Amino acid sequence: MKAYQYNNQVVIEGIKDFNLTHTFECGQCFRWDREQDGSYTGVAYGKVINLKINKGLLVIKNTSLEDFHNFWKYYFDLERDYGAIKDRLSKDEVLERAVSYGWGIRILNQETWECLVSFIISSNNIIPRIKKIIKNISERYGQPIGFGDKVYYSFPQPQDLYNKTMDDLAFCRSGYRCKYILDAARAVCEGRIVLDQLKELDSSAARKELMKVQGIGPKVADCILLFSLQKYDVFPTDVWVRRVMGHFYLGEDVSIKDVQRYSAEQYGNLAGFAQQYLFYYARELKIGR
DNA sequence: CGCCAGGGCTAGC
DNA sequence: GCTAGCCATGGC
Repeated sequence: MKAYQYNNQVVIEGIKDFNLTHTFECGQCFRWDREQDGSYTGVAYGKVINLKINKGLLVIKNTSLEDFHNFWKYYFDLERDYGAIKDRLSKDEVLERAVSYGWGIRILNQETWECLVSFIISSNNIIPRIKKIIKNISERYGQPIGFGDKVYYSFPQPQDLYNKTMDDLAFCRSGYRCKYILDAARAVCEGRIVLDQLKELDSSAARKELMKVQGIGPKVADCILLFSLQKYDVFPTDVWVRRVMGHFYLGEDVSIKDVQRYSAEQYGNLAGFAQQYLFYYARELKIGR
């Protein structure tokens, strides 16, 4: 992987197993928007960048080589060999199809706090509305960042939401989840949960810590573990994943617990990758609906 | 109108 | 340990 800087953009050669649509539309993140030219613009680490891939060449606008090596290549998981992962998963017939469909998915390494709040909001919700709620919160309590002729907003820090009230958050339209967002901010600010320590724990222990926060149950915890803490042995099981697993393997009325047991046996430490290929495949093709 | 959405909480067994 | 009903919101 060779990276060069030209003016305010970084160009990376030899990009494989990376498709922006697959990666940004597979439900793992809520802060990236497609532009008319097929590129994507989004906010992370308090910075706005725009990405485009053309013939194995990744162009990142509005960044530096320093930032690329310090966090973007980590954020986009560019140093992982997805070819090897896909080969191992593709031994299964169904996964072979799912991997072939979402061949360019990379599991992002998102910021834990933003990921945590995002997936609290995701519970019993739909993706377009989740994106809108996160946008609302960022515009109200985040910091403005100019890029091109637009203004973007960083996601607020825990202290920015600390001591806010239900009335303060009512504008964002997240309903009963407002209470959970406030509890999460309190939990972090008061040290009831230390996000920076979670990566040192194994998945099971980290999940227990996360579930101390109101609004974080097993599924939301697994999403936070997978999308921001590099825990790849989890298999977040929502209605779509339960349906697709029931449809192809376990019977339509399978329980979440049986899906968890099966995925652990079948996929082991690649469960998280398998889950993303299956989720994207199932949701895009509306399998089981 | 009812049903559903990347579920979780609570009460009741 | 498990399940049933409830929960704001908004699109269909």
